[in-house]
Amino acid sequence: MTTIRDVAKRAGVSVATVSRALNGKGYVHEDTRKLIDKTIKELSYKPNEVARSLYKKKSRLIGLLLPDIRNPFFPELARGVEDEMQEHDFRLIIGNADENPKKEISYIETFKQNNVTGVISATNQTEMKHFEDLSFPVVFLDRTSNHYPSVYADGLAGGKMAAREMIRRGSKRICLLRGPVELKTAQDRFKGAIDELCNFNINFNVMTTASFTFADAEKAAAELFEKFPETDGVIASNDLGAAAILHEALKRGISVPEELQIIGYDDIPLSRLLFPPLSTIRQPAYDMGREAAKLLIQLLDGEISEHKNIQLPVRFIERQTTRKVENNG
Amino acid sequence: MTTIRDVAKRAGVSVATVSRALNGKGYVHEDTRKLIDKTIKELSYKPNEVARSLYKKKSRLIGLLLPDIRNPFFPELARGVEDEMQEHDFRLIIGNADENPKKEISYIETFKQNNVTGVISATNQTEMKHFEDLSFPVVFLDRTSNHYPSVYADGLAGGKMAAREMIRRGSKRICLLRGPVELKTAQDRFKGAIDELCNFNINFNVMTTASFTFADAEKAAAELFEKFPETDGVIASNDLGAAAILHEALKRGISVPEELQIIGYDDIPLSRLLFPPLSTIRQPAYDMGREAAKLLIQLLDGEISEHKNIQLPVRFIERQTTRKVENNG
DNA sequence: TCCTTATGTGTAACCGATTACACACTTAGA
DNA sequence: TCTAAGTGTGTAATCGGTTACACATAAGGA
Repeated sequence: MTTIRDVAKRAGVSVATVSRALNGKGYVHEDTRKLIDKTIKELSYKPNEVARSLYKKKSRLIGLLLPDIRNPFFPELARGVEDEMQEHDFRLIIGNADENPKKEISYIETFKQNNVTGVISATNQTEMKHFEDLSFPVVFLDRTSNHYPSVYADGLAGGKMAAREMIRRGSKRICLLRGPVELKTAQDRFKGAIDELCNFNINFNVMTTASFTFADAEKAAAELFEKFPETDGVIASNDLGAAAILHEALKRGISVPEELQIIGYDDIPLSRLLFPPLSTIRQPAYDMGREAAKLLIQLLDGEISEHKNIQLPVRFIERQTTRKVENNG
Repeated sequence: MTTIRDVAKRAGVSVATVSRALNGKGYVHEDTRKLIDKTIKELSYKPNEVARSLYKKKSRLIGLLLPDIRNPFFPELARGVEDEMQEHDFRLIIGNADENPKKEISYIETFKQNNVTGVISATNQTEMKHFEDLSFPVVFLDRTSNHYPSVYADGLAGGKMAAREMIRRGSKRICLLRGPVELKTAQDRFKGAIDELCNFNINFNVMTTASFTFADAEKAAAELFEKFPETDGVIASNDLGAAAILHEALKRGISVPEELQIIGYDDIPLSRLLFPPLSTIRQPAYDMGREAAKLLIQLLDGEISEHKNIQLPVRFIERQTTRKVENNG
């Protein structure tokens, strides 16, 4: 491996001068700089990030903590983060925490030990205290926080929106899928939907799912049709849940959207591939990831002094699990 | 941050002794070891990985190169890699190369600069030369190689299997979706299918898709039904392609599997959520990831001298886009 | 002309670990 | 009793960068 010393020797200068040329800091004579640049090219020298990181106590690495990359919502988020970060020459150490505090702590430990510059966390239901006393900034993603900067979508509005669209399209006996009670984002949309249903004096039932996995959603779906067979509209807590409902409905010969309307939440890529394609509330996952990355970078640059929350809007994506209506108001 | 020097000072020994106790190397008196362990706990000292990595020229970081995490096949792969690696205390720097050689090179550069211990690459169609002259081992995943260790599923057998199952179930005018010609894995399954169709003297047509994205698959699907309306069986190059075909068929009122059978490839999580659930050839993505990680670790431990290829079996997952047959032979 | 400031460069300390080497003390065997 | 091997520990070099500081020279102002 060629080191800065090799470059210095070949260019006939000291390592300090090479370092200054490399980082554009301090005085370096124009001629010297050119000579060094040339030498660097000739030797195809690349600085050792580890050595750099050791001295500066900061690497070009960012920690990204996710619940589970296999949940189709998160790859979008992760790509958004990565694309923004990569434009700023940061790289990602990614960890899946599986909503397991031990894993989460273990990853945070890794982040510390590797001198990451910052962390973006999309994990939920974890105690905040693991994120205290860290020497780098933390941005929460897909999660609200009063104490840390965060980026999330407007769950309350999303829930209301789902309810309103469902009501407008004539469902009267609505069933709400309620996501894991410990997830604030899940509860926001749930509350939003309830608010709106109450406003319109619409009857509804609730089914709680233990997690956001498809397996749990399937169970809930089967149960729903047993317990509340008269249901003519389901507002799901996420698209995976909606898919399970759709599946179960078709299996039982219930026609969608004629007899049963379904609205999902998230708009994961799968949703448009379902049949019929799923109407849903879209969270701009990719953009959320990008925004979180931007926010973290601003924090690092000291452009923002206080913590800041960014709320992104959601929107209704009309596909074919809801009936058509005339006016678009 | 507490350093090894803090520990040494408090325990009244030298840093060398602490280091030896920490790594279990060289002689350390039992009493001294206990004292050091106690001190480490009291100070909750964690060694700085960066300093360690600088001296040893090896970190506990592994580079993972993927085409695009948003393609639902890859999260499975990535989780397999991560789970195995994490059991061995390795962490992942993940990069999405988007089949873009520039990005690929840039990530490999990052890997070098950060002293990664090894790399697992699931990128395709890239020139091998970027992987030459590296100071760490590289394992290819979902890709065959004559010069490097690799882990992949048996594409030829998978293609044959798809064709056989389709023939057994009575399709006579089959259309093959051919994946990107530059992807060896895509071509293997394609060739396998053709082999089998030829053996059975079955007619077939071919549609080539430019990429594995859903957008391209949709185009191909629409075109397929225009060009070959008599088709009664489609063997797709991946599940996303199969989903597009299924979608288009249902839109056109073609009943699946009665009039048209479809077999996908991969068995991504989405496949069972489609309606009807997709029959497909399952690649054990998660296991492939784990095997690749295991292989890399063996390589690092010097347990394997030569390069080694691991081929994992695929299997037919019968769902409901294919018709039932009596005997299961 | 003298002094201050700007420019350009080198020496050496430093970041926090690992380890080669030196040294001291036991213990065992001849 | 002497020596060699085994045990236990410390000092200092090392990994490859960055930067504080010192120093030399040139330029500008009084």
